[in-house]
Formats: sequence, C-alpha cells, structure tokens
Amino acid sequence: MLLSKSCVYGLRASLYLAAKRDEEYHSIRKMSEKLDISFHFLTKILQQLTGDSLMESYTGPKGGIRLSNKGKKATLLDVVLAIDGPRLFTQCALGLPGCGVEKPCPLHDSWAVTRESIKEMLQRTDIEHLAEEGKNSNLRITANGSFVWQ
Amino acid sequence: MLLSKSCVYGLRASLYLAAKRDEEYHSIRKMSEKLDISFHFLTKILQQLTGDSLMESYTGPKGGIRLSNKGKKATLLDVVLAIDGPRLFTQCALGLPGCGVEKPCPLHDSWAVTRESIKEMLQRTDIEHLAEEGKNSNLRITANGSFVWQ
DNA sequence: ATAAATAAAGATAAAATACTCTTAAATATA
DNA sequence: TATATTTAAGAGTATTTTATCTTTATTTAT
Repeated sequence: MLLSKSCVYGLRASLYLAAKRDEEYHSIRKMSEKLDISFHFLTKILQQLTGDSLMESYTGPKGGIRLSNKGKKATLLDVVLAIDGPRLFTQCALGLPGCGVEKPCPLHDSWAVTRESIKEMLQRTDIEHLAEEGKNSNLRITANGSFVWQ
Repeated sequence: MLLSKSCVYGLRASLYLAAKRDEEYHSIRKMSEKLDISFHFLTKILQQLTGDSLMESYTGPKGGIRLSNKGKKATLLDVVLAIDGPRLFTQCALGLPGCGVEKPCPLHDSWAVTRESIKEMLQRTDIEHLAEEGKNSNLRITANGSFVWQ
C-alpha cells in the first residue's frame, strides 16, 4: 500500500476532527468507536500528530484531542509526513540507497516525476476543505460506512 | 514503499536479463550474486514470473532463466502486476473496502487520477528499453553499484 | 552414471508493521 | 481531598513481510 495503516488512521482522524469545526476537545475513545479503530492504537497515532503539533490533547475528564491551528491549515501531505515520514517522496523506486542525480537507477527520472505528482496531490488537498466536501456529499471515512458527518 | 521488495527484485532481475539481449538461459545463482539478492528468495520470485509466462526456466546443467517473448515485450506494469497484483491500482487510498463511484471516500477522485499516473508511468516504460537505456548510461540496478551491464 | 541446475515445499528466523495491555500522570468534579 | 475519567507512555503480543536454510524431486548435459 502507498500509505501505512497508521497513516490512513491518522488521516481519518484528522477528517473526523476537521468536520467538527469547533474548538472543543473530542474524546479519543468515542472517536475510535465512531471510526472503528482500536482505541489504544489510535491513541498512539494521535500522539505522533500532537508530537508534530498538528493536534493538541488535553488530559483528564472532559479531555480529548483537537486540531491545533497548524493542524487546521494542514494538508494531507503534512499528516503523511508526520506519520510515515518523507520516505515515499525521497526513496528510489528500486530501493537503491545511493540513487540520485549522480548515480541514478534506470527508473530515477520517471519515478521522480510520478512521485512529485503524488506529493502534489497530497499537498493541494487540505484537511478542512476535504472534510467540508465530505460533509456536504456525505462521503465515507469508515469501512462499514458507520461514520456520520455531523 | 510503493512496491514490495519482491517486486523490486523481480524488476531488477528483469532488467538484468533484458540487458543480456540474447536467447540464453542464465544461471539464477549467478544472477543472485550479481544483483546481491538471496538466491532462494530470488528463485521464488522468478517462479512467480515464470508462472505468469514472463520468463522461462530450463532445468539441468546449463539451465537457468530467460525472458519469454511475452517477457521481452513486457512493461514494468506487467512485472508489478505479476508480483504485487493489482492492489495498488484498485485499492482506495484510505483502505476502505467498498470505496467506489457510488460510495466514494473523500479522496476517491483525487487518488484515482494520481493512481492512474503511476500506472501510466509503469505502462509506458518497457523492460527492454529501460535495460538499453541503463546499459548505455551505465545506470545502477544494485545497492552497491556492483552490477555491470555487459 | 554423475554432476549440475532449477522446482517445489516446508521449516525457521529476522524485521517491520499492526495491534493490545498495563501503569502513570493529569484534571474535573463531587 | 478522593474519585473517576481521560490521555501519555512504555511494554508486550501478533501478524505480515522478508529472508534463509534444508530437503527432495526432476531434468539434462556430459
């Protein structure tokens, strides 16, 4: 797969929060149920996103998680980079460590172009707009379609 | 990563054989050494490619493996499909099983376009031309650069 | 016949990814 | 202040992918 499962869960969580369009902290437990993701696993992923300042958490009763200001403006690329790192956009298609302009593999140039188009797609799509679009058209962000945009 | 390691090894092996530009059967053992891939692992991968008629093997002394006629005309996409299957080109970016035109996820349309551009890149690049280009420019197909085009 | 080579299947191991569980820390509220 | 709730953090388990190793079978050049 292009993106790791952690990354996909992080994206879904980001869309979930963006759809709320508020300043509230939202329960991770509840979110995990709505999105059908293991609570503890989701918690770990969200910690990566708070670690990268895309989200903010609040401990205690009434606590939870929300998008930071940075997170609200974030693109899909920001989330992908926070979780999967830059690997996908830097690594050689044939997995050759030293592949680059000086000593390119046969795929180097072709792949550089395609890779860039993936990056651009992720970069031109921002979480908030995507959530709004999803909300308006009632698009899916869970496997079973259980999630309902509010 | 975009492609599995098995797939990458299959691609390297295909380039290796295409660069030979002959009808000979080439020893898998020798190829595994040149390409710095575990012999047994490579053998398994090549069996997938012979299973898909992209390669032909010959048992016994002086035996080995070569590209079939189909294999000679093959594109990178053919190799990728033979090893990794169509998953990459059919699967939803958010991993949602039922994602499609009727019930799309928020990324559906964007991803469909990007996915197609990946597919096109793999499809417009064929093994033989890539090998020739690699040969002419002495490009790398191993991590350590040990492989030399003959 | 013998040796060389792939075919095939299975056992094992190592590494990466995915997921779970437990305990600690923070905090709202009774 | 005590308690319940919630995230933080770390340890632990499971699964998948990747890789190695072994064995047996089969083919075939010599």
